[in-house]
Amino acid sequence: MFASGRSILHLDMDAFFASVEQARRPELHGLPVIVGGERGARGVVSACSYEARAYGVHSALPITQAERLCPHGVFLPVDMRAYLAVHRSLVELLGHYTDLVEVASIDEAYLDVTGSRRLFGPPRTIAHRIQEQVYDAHGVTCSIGIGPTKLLAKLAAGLHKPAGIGELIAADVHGRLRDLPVGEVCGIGPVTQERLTALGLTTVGMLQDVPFPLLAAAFGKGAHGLRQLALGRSFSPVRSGRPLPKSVGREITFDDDVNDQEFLRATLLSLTDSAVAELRGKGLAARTVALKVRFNTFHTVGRRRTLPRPVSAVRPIHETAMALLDELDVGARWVRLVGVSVSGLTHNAFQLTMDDGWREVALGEAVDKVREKYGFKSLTLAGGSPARRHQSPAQSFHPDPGGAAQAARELAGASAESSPTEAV
DNA sequence: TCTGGGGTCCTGTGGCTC
DNA sequence: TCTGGAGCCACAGGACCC
Repeated sequence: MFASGRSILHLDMDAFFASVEQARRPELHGLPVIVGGERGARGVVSACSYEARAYGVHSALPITQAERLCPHGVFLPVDMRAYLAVHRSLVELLGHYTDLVEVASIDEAYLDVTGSRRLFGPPRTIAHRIQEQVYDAHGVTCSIGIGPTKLLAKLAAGLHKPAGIGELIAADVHGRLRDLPVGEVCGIGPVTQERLTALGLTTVGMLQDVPFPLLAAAFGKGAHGLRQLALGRSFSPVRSGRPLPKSVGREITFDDDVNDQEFLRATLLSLTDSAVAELRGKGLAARTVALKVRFNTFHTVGRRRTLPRPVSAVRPIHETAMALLDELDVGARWVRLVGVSVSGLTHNAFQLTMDDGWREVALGEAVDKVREKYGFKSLTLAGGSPARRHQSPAQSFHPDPGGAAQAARELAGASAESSPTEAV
């Protein structure tokens, strides 16, 4: 049932974004810090300090509601660069204890320290050392759970937030965990919790005991997974290394709903440009293009199309997104959000063909270099900026003043001369 | 009245081929 | 030639996570 003798730690940063803000700006210590957006803007809370939580603010809460609950709160925009810098440093630190570090998200990681016990002591000792080092290095706290599986380790961390260390053993599944609300279990979200509650199943113990046919009648194939969750079983080991991402995408919620087709097209071009920049940055190409549209009714629809072969240039991806937009026939409906994503990712090496237009790809790579040096907004696609509402989205680049233009021309020229030999 | 962004995973469905 | 089943794949949408 449980992997015999494995010691898995789950490290979970406490109110990560807000803690980083408080650590780098000591004047914010003790204040209700709410990270996610500026006052009055559309958006939700990404993270908030424990001082803000005392007012009922929590992540995913609309900013406008957070304002009402905590009018004197300090509202800050998300500074992902700062959080990523701390994240990378933490991952490096964790790597000192074991090679088996699985980064689950920007503020969570699993460590399999089974083989580290002889060198660093029992898991609890390792957890204490990690907590101290994290605080010394960045002034932020974390909670750490210990368990024989990732699921139990995560539950243990959640039960000991903030800044705690907790441990769950296999026997706890039929002991301490039984009274836990089902919604506390990772994998059971609000929708599933509501369906379980409708069946009278509100605790983990109830979910363990309910006759399986009853569960299967309500959840079909999902019943087995639910039962496994209730029994604390997770069979996936801690996996180190970075797997190939499954998709890359960009989406935007407009400040005001939009029913201007040209504006939508320009926005999609801008989003595609940004997503493709990331794609190329990772050396990837994509085969499937997906479009997402959310109307002002909050009804969300998606369309996707698979291309004959992987591409990594803006044009084919944007053209496909445009075709999907036409297919959706948005008409005069008001659109709240639009997004584009690509999936079916593969490594990009030697996949260019003449159809892709190696010049275009070479230009894109040159643009990437300029943006790396001068910032993403140093070059934008003509028609790709939503601010230019009525320009046609022709694919040419608009440099900002200050030399980036010349640099782009130089780089594009250099790349174009050196690339054709790679075209297949 | 309000409900982000960027992901992953799963399920059901339908088309296609054998 | 027709039909049905199996298997695969693409697609759409939902649920969930941080």
